[in-house]
Amino acid sequence: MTTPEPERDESEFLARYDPREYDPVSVTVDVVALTIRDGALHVLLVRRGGPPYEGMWALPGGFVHAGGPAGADAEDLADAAVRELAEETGLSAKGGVIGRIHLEQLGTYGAPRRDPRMRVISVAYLAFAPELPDPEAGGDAADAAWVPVDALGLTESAAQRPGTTRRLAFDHARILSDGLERARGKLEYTPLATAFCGGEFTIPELRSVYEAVWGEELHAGNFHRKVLSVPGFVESTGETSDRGGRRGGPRPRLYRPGDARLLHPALLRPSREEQIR
Amino acid sequence: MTTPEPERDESEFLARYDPREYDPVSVTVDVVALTIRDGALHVLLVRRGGPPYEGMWALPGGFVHAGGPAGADAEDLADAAVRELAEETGLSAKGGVIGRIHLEQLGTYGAPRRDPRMRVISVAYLAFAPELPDPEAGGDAADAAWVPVDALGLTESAAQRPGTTRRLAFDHARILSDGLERARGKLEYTPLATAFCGGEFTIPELRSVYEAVWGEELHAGNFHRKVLSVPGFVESTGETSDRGGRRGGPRPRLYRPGDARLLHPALLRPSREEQIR
DNA sequence: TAAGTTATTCTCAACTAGAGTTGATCTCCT
DNA sequence: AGGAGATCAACTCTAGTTGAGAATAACTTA
Repeated sequence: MTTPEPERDESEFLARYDPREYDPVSVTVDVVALTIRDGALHVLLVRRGGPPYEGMWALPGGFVHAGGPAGADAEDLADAAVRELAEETGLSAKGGVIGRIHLEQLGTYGAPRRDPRMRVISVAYLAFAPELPDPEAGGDAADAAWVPVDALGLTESAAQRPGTTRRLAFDHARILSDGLERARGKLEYTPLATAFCGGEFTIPELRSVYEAVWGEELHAGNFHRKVLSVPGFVESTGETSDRGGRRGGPRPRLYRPGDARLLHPALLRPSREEQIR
Repeated sequence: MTTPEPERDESEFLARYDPREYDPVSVTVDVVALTIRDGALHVLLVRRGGPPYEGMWALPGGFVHAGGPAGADAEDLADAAVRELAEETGLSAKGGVIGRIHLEQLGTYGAPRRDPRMRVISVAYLAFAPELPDPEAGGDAADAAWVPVDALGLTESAAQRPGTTRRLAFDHARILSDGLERARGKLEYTPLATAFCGGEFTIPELRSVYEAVWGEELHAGNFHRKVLSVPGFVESTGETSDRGGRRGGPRPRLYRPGDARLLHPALLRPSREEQIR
């Protein structure tokens, strides 16, 4: 991105400008990082090493480097999310796996007293990754781990009210809940599921991604037909997997992500009807 | 929302906590307020009364009241958006029209030098309203008006690069572009279009909303059938409009919004195929 | 080798979407 | 007043999509 050039006659104004005139607010980024392990959806959590909420699990995240008046150290929000993710997982931010994972902004949470220390606005990001190595605690985290989402007992009502879910600090239960809903929706109309797989995958592997995220079983035959019929979703490699199904069956064929950015027509969740009203 | 209670043994920590340790950032809200006038989509814009970008058009918005250490004046982000919208339009924030318009968070924009004064993070909101009165300039705005979206000459490429569209200040062309895309998508799978209409509307009126936002004509017969077939989208009042079509035709029937929160099956844009890759 | 599992392909009925048609009702113009 | 043209609402027809089930072949494990 280029910078909008301030008008020339604004220079005097800018010199006299005092940022402290406006209420200062701290801005953090929090990351909902999702992956699939053993067929189940997992989220990356860290255990807080200091107050507030010391000892509780939380989403990885931290303060955005604002850069001060000189703007020297300033970073974009998405860059801050990548940095936090790298710090917490011990993976290097440049190149490597982290450079290829899908990252998108989820939303911003700024309720007045969501952080007991001060006014903190948190910009949440959603990350999808193929299986990543176990994280190593770093930064302020006492511990870090991939936690099965099911084990958190997130319900609609529990996630809405911060404090009722004692498992996650701040309003992170709510953020995680929003992230999961976003992920479920995105699988419907984008080829995002391929971001959970490696470079090559089979249709049944892709189906297991959908089943893990949506939490329901899909009709194997219809799923297969649908995936192949959506233009640009997947692309055949011509190869077959070197191994049959884990409990028997023929060797499935291998595919890689296609060039579509939207799925049309979309793959709709079977259970969608229940949540219409 | 209730407040997460800090742990008791955190009190000493909180007393010594200095917010200034972290880089201060200012947070603003900007609102993309959309309405339909004369069959065309309009956005609410204000002309900036002071630097930076003095004299240029911008989205209505302003600094969030952070509330300082005491937190007395703190407001939630959505509340700030409603306040800014009320200030710029001259409508009262409590009750009345503004209480009923649809408001949702669009995204957060925080590129390092998007504001020449200092590090500013802007949380953008998207608002949909039935036809509102002409705004009166208020706050820092020199002028305010509903501007036809078509007249802004927004293109994909122009919106991406701040500064290239000299019509809008900051990165507001990009924010507006994202807002329009969000609105177009939301019409597909939510009954949002009814928020552009008043309490009662006809099917052709609803269709004109879709046509204005999507920028393409729809098949009247199929649209009619589709709207009536989606459960909970609209609900008949049993009445008919007191006037026929503007250029002849029978009196159309009146409907009000139904109780569905998602449309299933969705109304898909005809032109979607072109933007798949 | 037998039994069980899985990938892939088919079949069939129900449903959905796009395009066009029809008939009634209204406005506007002459 | 009468006719031309526009519009609403309902209907038809066809092509395509979806969901459920079944058939076939390729593999693993006991």
